[in-house]
Amino acid sequence: MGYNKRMPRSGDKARRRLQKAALELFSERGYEQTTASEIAARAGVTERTFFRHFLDKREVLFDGQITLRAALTGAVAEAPETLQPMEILYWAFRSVEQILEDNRPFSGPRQQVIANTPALQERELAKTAALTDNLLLALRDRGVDERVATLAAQTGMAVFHYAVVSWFADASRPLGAYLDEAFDELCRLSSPLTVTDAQRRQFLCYNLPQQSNGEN
Amino acid sequence: MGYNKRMPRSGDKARRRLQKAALELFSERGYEQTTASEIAARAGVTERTFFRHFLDKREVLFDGQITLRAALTGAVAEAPETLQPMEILYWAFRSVEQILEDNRPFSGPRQQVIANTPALQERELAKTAALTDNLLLALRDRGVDERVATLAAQTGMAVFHYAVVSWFADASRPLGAYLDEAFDELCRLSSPLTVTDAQRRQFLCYNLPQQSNGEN
DNA sequence: CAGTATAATGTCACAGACTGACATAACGAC
DNA sequence: GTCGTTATGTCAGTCTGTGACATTATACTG
Repeated sequence: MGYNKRMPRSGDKARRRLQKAALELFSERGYEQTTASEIAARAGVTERTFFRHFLDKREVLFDGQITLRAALTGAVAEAPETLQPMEILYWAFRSVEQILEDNRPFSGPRQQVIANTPALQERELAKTAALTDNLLLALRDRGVDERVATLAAQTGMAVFHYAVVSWFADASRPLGAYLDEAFDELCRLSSPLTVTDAQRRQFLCYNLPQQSNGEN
Repeated sequence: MGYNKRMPRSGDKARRRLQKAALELFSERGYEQTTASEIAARAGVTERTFFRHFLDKREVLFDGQITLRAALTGAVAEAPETLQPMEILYWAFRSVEQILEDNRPFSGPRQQVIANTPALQERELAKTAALTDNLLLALRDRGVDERVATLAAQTGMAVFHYAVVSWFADASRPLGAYLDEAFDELCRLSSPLTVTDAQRRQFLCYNLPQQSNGEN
């Protein structure tokens, strides 16, 4: 791996130090009570450098998303051709399981901080929405009808999120177990038609008869 | 309607003037290029007063949500007992149709501004999430199982949002028509089992056979 | 090893978003 | 009118985020 272009100092260490310092300070005194300048100081750099690495104060906790996004969209693209839309998503979610397990030491405190900070929850919603949109596009690129893809991505993300939250609450079992359970529940919900047991996930059915003429 | 408590000046006019001024300025020069001070000036008040009425600059475009939330949760609570979860939501959405139609002169430009401003899109996601949560609780209060309610609220909001966006894009037809279409599509999607035509909305079915053992 | 290009960082100045504290003005009730 | 309540004004100050320019560290070159 030789260089043919010039590669001056990377600044990657500083970035990581900033993230670490931010998470620590947020955990100690809370997000609002922590100043960008203080984060920079603990990381040994200037406030200006902080804002060069992260567009705003919130963003310092949200760049692992890039890795996750790449992994998920990649998995969707490379899933077997025979799979149905929701199966593809299940495949994709299972394939990023290891990534999430590895990051848990960082993700745990992170989720704690987010749970205590409305501003950060807002950002997380935005990131999740962006991720959902990426899944939509990845499905569409496989030839899935756009509206089906939209609905599948939305529902799939909801299920995924539900599983991850459960896993954060109790990590005694692997994430995959929660994922299986969440998909099981998705299948069983509103489906009196489901025939067999957990081994055969089959249908999720919503009953939607004619409207009751609810005109105001 | 006599008063027994003291009711000094309401400050409600100023609030409305601020919202109007904000929407105008955002439409003219854009959100980022508009200062809170400028909004206040056009409304004939001080910047400080602006921030007394709205917790932050974004919030000035998001208080109609309160009305909508009340109407929706109320409709869910008062829907006929015989309805299924998704039917309840359909009923609720139809019942707020008039409110949205009435507010369209305001909502139109508002959507335009939001579409051009990431910061505002973020806030809108947060508001939608909060609304979804309220729907969840309203369904749960009717005795709907919490997990079913979660999934129904999520899916329902997605469909509702889809319909509203379509209606914003082309208001030549009433919102109700788009709502019907969106629910129709929800029923037809992934459901080769759907028997009859649009008149009988019946099933939304996701196929979820056994996983393909996608272990990373 | 000295030199150089490149990218990260530092320094400074500044606008804009918010907030707390205190003073003032408007309005309803009596 | 007087009084009490509430919106608003005034002002000082902190924090976020940005542009412009100078400085430093690094990888490569000769």
